[in-house]
Amino acid sequence: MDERYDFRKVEERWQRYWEEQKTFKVTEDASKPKYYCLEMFPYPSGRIHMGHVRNYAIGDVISRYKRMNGFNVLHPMGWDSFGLPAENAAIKHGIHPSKWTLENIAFMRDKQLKRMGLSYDWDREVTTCLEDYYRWNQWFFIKMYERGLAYKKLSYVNWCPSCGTVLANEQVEGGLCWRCGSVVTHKELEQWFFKITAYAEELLSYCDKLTGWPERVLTMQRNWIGKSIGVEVDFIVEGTGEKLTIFTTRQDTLYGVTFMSIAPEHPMLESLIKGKKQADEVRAFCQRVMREDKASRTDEKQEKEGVFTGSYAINPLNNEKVPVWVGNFVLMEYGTGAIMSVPAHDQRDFEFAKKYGLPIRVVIQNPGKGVVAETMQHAYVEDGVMANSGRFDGLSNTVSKEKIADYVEQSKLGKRTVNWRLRDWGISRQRYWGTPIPIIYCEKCGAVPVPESQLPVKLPMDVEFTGKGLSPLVESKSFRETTCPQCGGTARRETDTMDTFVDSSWYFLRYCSSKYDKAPFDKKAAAYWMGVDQYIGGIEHAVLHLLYARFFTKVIRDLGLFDGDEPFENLLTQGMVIKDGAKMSKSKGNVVDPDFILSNYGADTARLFSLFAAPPERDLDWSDQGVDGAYRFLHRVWAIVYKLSGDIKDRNPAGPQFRGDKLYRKTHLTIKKVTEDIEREFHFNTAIAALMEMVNEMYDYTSSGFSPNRQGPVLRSAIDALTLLISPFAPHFAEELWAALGGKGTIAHAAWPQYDPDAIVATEITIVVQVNGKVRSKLTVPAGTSGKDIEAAALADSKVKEFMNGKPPKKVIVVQGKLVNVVV
RNA sequence: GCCGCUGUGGCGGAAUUGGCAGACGCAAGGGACUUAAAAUCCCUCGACGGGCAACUGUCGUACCGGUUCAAUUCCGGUCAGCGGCACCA
Repeated sequence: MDERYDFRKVEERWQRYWEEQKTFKVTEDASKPKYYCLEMFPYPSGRIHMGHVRNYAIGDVISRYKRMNGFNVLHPMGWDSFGLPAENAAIKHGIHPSKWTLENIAFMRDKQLKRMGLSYDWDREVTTCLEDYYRWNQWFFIKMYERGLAYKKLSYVNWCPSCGTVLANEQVEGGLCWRCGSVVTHKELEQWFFKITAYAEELLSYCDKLTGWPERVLTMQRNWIGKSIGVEVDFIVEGTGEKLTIFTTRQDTLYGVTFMSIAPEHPMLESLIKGKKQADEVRAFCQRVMREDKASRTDEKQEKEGVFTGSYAINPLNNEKVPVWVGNFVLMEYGTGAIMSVPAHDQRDFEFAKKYGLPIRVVIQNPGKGVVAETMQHAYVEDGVMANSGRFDGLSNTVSKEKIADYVEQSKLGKRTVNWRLRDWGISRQRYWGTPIPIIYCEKCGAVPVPESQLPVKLPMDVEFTGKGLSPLVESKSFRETTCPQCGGTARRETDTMDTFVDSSWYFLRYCSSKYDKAPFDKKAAAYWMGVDQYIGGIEHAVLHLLYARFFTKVIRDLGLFDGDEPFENLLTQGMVIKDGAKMSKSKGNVVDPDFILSNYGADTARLFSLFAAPPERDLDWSDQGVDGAYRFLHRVWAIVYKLSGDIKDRNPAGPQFRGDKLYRKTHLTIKKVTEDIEREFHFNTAIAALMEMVNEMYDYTSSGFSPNRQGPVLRSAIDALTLLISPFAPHFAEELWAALGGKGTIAHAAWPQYDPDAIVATEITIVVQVNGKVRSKLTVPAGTSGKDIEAAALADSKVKEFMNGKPPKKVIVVQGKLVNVVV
């Protein structure tokens, strides 16, 4: 053992050892309990950032802790390596996306992640942009196509003009592209979709079963899925007799309908305006609204506008004739694209009616106050009593909701129905660097899936990246032109690629058997390792990746490949790394480069600091001085072990005979505390604080009157325990101490220490004495002193007497082993 | 607007079942060592007041109120910050 802690030497040595010994390689072993610990895999952008450091440090502590507790731990790493930045780099620097990506991966793996001392089984590395991975995306696509879960349709889709591609709904945040922040527009295109809506009900109901997930993620998913229960009602258009179907969750207000509104895109629009004098005005209005981008169209501040179509429809409940309007606020994507408008009981309808002078009819009365149509200032949206509603008058509106739904169904005027906010997942991307969609278009046979035997459909490498015109795949004649697998005639390939979120939707299954080539994964291996016991990543994927992965898992289950319903048992969403009050970002200029910390302080310090500064789920405030503190702590541990190494080397372990010794007790209290803090919500910050306290105690213990003969074994056992306890946090450091102390092999497979319950029992305890709830004195009594004796001692205490001021105690509360409160 | 989270020293944070508020670390101040500095080690460190001093009193966990012998913790209300959703019919 060197006199000074030289992290470069130590970290290099142990990284080499782990690599050579394949310390973290795992295989299925039925004799041991398994534990699958997974961190969200990175996009190989070229460099890791502090968010990665934090994410992987958290996962590594958990993995190492579980490993030392006897679990067979699967802890893999890979690369989410398809995506736009590679293609943009190709356009900008003239380097092929594949080369750019693979070079980034090599750098990040060998020069960055491996320097962090993470206990990955690198033999299981998964790289999604390689054929042996993406061919299975294509395989899944075909299986889903066969089952009607992948389909093509013409629809209005989100279009990011800057990325030059379509986006899924989940990838539009507040009307802006999730990746580049450009304003998203609407385009009518024929695109491939995955039918995630087929699983809407299950995705929603299983939220209740995901007890290991943070509530806020589940709330976001529930919100996103957005189930609403209501009825569809057919209104008959006067003149044509066509059915105009509306969806409502407020069927109790059906008698209050005074007009209807449809979306500008509504298919019945032309038939409604045919021959009407308003036709031109309506068309102009619709074209204007449809030209607007999604962001401004769905902006709350957007003025609610509409025009009358000239047509009327009949309310089937009261046979009343109501005008049909077109409204800019009615969405074709939700419900039926047509709504009934009840100004008296819907604020938006109320404002619309006031603006255009449409009638207001109250059908739910406030029992106390009374609601008057002529004088009301805003819609009455609370519950009340039915009025102006024929035979439902006088009932409460909540009861009528069911009764009216029954009536609508019995009279065949419509039906109960459920509407979802969730839309099918649009996966077509008009870009090169992704998985080719395995479809061939034949003039005779139409869309034909590529036969399994012809997979993978490989990305052509000889393409040019100009950044202009269409995607390189469209421009590539050799890729585009092919023959039909069914009839052999001339055909063309689909030139769109898949959304990269497809790649990350099942990679956790691939890790179970990453080299398997007969199927996406080996069913037996997945049965052993799945589900993921602990998943760790950022909150930003709450409704993107985490929803898609759940969907994919259910599809894979229904394909008969996997036996579980959900992929991730427990989810930890770590907070952001911030500095100077803001998230680290290049534009803010507050980025700390992990390489700098790794080079100047070492991986163990970087890990220790990022775990100590805050609990994992909270934001972490980066502090350069805090890093110094973590660094100092390691030096401090090293120094005391080095100084005392002569005294502690070959001591027998301390045993029960040392009960009552200060450091012996502290050692066992620390084992207990660190273990519990890890088990209880991964509170690594307090676990590390406990280790620091123990080290402080060791300094105190050895500072004066230390007797190596008498106290050596206690110190030895303290240092042994400390080394084991610190090893998940600072693994290289711990290995070095472990070896210096004569430990065999790697500490990574040593057993986690157990505390001696008798060792932590105190012989004397301090009792807090309060008078009227305020601390006035303290008593030191032998452990096990009875409540009565404590009470007597408290009342006899001079300070207590002083504050009692001669008055008799009204009540005395004794909390065993803790506190006495004298009330006067 | 709706939903969720958070609010504790100069700073990051701790307090596990309602029982000593501020563990641990950072910063700051003082001391030891040193020719000097760095490093290291030791001490002090919520605010205000009293005492030469050891010590000691009052207040204090965003704000107001409640329950309780006792509240950072439970309940009601208010404010602020962060995040998500939001013409969803």
